[in-house]
Amino acid sequence: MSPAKSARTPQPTAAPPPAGGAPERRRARRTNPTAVKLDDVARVAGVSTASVSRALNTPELVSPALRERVVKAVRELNWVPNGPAKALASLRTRTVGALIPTLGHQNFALLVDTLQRELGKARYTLFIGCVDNSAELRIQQGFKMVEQGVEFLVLVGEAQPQELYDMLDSRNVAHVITYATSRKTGRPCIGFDNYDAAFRITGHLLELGHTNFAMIAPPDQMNDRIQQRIAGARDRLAQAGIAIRPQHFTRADSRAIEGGRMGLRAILAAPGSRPTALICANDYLASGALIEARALGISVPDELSVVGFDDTEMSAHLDPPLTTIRVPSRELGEEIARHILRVLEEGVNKPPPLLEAKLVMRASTAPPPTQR
Amino acid sequence: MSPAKSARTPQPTAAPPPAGGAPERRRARRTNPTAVKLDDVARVAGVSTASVSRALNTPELVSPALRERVVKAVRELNWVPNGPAKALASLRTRTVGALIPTLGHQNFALLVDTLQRELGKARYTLFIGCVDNSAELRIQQGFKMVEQGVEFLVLVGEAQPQELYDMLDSRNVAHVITYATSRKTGRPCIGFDNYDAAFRITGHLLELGHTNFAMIAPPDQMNDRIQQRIAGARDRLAQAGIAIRPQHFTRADSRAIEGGRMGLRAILAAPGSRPTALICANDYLASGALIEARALGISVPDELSVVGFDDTEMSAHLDPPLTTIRVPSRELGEEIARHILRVLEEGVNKPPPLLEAKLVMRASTAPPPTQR
DNA sequence: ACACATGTCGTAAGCGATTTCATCCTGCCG
DNA sequence: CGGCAGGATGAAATCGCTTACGACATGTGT
Repeated sequence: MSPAKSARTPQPTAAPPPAGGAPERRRARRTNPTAVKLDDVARVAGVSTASVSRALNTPELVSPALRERVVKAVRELNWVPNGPAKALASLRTRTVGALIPTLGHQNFALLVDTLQRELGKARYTLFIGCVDNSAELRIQQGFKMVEQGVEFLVLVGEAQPQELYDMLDSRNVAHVITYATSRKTGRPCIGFDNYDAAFRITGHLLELGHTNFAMIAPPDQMNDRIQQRIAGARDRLAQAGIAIRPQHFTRADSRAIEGGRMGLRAILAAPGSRPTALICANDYLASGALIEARALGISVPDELSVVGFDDTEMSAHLDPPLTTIRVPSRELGEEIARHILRVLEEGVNKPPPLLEAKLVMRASTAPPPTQR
Repeated sequence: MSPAKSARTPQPTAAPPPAGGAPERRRARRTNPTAVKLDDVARVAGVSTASVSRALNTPELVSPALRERVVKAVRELNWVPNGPAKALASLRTRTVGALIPTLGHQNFALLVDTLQRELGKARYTLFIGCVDNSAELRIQQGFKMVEQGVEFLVLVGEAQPQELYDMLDSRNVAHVITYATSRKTGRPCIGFDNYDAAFRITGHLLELGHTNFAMIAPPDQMNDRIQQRIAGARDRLAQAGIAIRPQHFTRADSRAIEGGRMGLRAILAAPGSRPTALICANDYLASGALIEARALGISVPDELSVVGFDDTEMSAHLDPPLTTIRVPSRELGEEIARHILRVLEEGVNKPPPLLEAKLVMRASTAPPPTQR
């Protein structure tokens, strides 16, 4: 560019640190030379980089004329800001992270879907990490996201590795826990009460007159939501002096439909009088049970009442339609998005009140056979 | 740290730009002073920042002793690298973006779930954007992701706004299109052939002897996948000299179960002889149709054969189990992840061959009533 | 013993934005 | 007409990390 500069030392073999004038070492560029930068925009617009930045980020601070020239230059050069550079300089990334167990559950998928849409409207971008029930994955993904600079982290359930919590605290990363109430950690939560909901739906079965219960639940390590659903059901039964026999409590290894089918088979194969009511920890298991019952010629709800938890889209269309607890996934997503914006843009860190998980009574429950 | 430096001008009230030695203006720090930086690690470890960086990123270049001291200091200080700074300096973000229509469809949810898991293993982080069929959203989210610095972008379907394609080309952003074949754009694709699959499943119905067809499909603007499914079915029927009567072709406003139910009602209410075969553009619509048929007392497959497209988890468990096309979402996710790593780490941009979308014959199809 | 690889490490120049200060211009008031 | 509050701009310092180069210490072949 400037052929006049002959003071340079083009020969790398020259004297190393001699006296002379300035050493003025030059270095090879590492960057993509074709990329358009803010400097280029500034040059084309005939203004300083500071003005370009202002024109774009705080237009009210510059004159309309300048603003217009800058916008024109931006369009002309087809410039897109460099996020990392922006983040480094401004200390803001406008990104949010969400750590969820899996997208294989419709409820989480819908929650994330809604969350992303709402955040997108406010020009935030969403990182997503599927971490199952694994503590390792949670830590790995959580750290990765914080490293990426998320300004907010959404977690599902209170049961998170202490290491993750400590890191969030020490680095001062705002976060919220969903699908839970602040029972143990006292951290901000946006969710509903799994325990109470399970308590209520079990009460519903008791009110119908059932006394002989079975339950199917997925593995629950690092999954306080399932733990609480189980506890809620257990406690409600205990109030009535009833307990689920061990052989009627099935752990579904798979948490989806197939797990429900196998779960019901296992329960029916177990010794002891056959239960008349089956509590499933989620709707996938419940629909599996419903399907298996039909296959086995067991009439629901005449011979067996079945309840689920979640109210997935399919649940209302099953035969018979499933009695369950409606989990408001989309509303949760909206509430979380609103909360995040409130924290990030207004500095108010006060989560909204608990949402309600309503009992949806449909046709899969009825009084037990003996009562008819 | 170095109390000897008395040349500084600690008093901010001192003379502004006097002659003297160097002006040496000092400026207020903008950063969070409590944050641990690489400098701190270097100081604690008693080495240079360059060595810390090397010890962490290219450990084979430093001596074991140095490496150990650095690792110790990192742990001691609880340091987490600053992603944006890293990205800015290295010109790498280790992030990938995925633009999908919605997470409300199980197939997309599973694809994203798998994609994230696989990328996560390789320490990449995934941005996600739900863009429906909206061109605006695609552009907005696409630009946002490129601004964030994604090294790769996953798109669903070839039908993307030209503006988005242009930007990706001009900024040289690697990308791949899934759920499609390279019919129009000639860009790298990882997917299966919607047209061919629809062609085949329609052939299956023809082979059973059906001559009177109906179809339910969701809106298909900006959705080449649905367009091709429709085209595949139409073309196969045309080969047999058959066409779907307009009144038997229903657009489901909602693309989920409810849409299928209403769709079937509309078809049955339409004038003309009642169709014996129903082609649904996805499994949600098909299961809705199945449910509605049962509610109306229409026997499937005796009076009406129904086929879907996707093979969602529920489809095998419907009553009757649905004949459909199996879309290999998880495999797609894996293939895409593998492809991305190949492009990013090995520089090979050659997508794998098309995946197969198999026809899964189950019990929702049978010969038409007249043939029995 | 000398020239030349080789292996380790430190110095300091970027990466591409934002933002602090300082400077320059006007307009207004006494 | 001098002084001054304000509004627009620009120059330049950062932001926290990577990495090109140079310096130095050893090892090797002749």
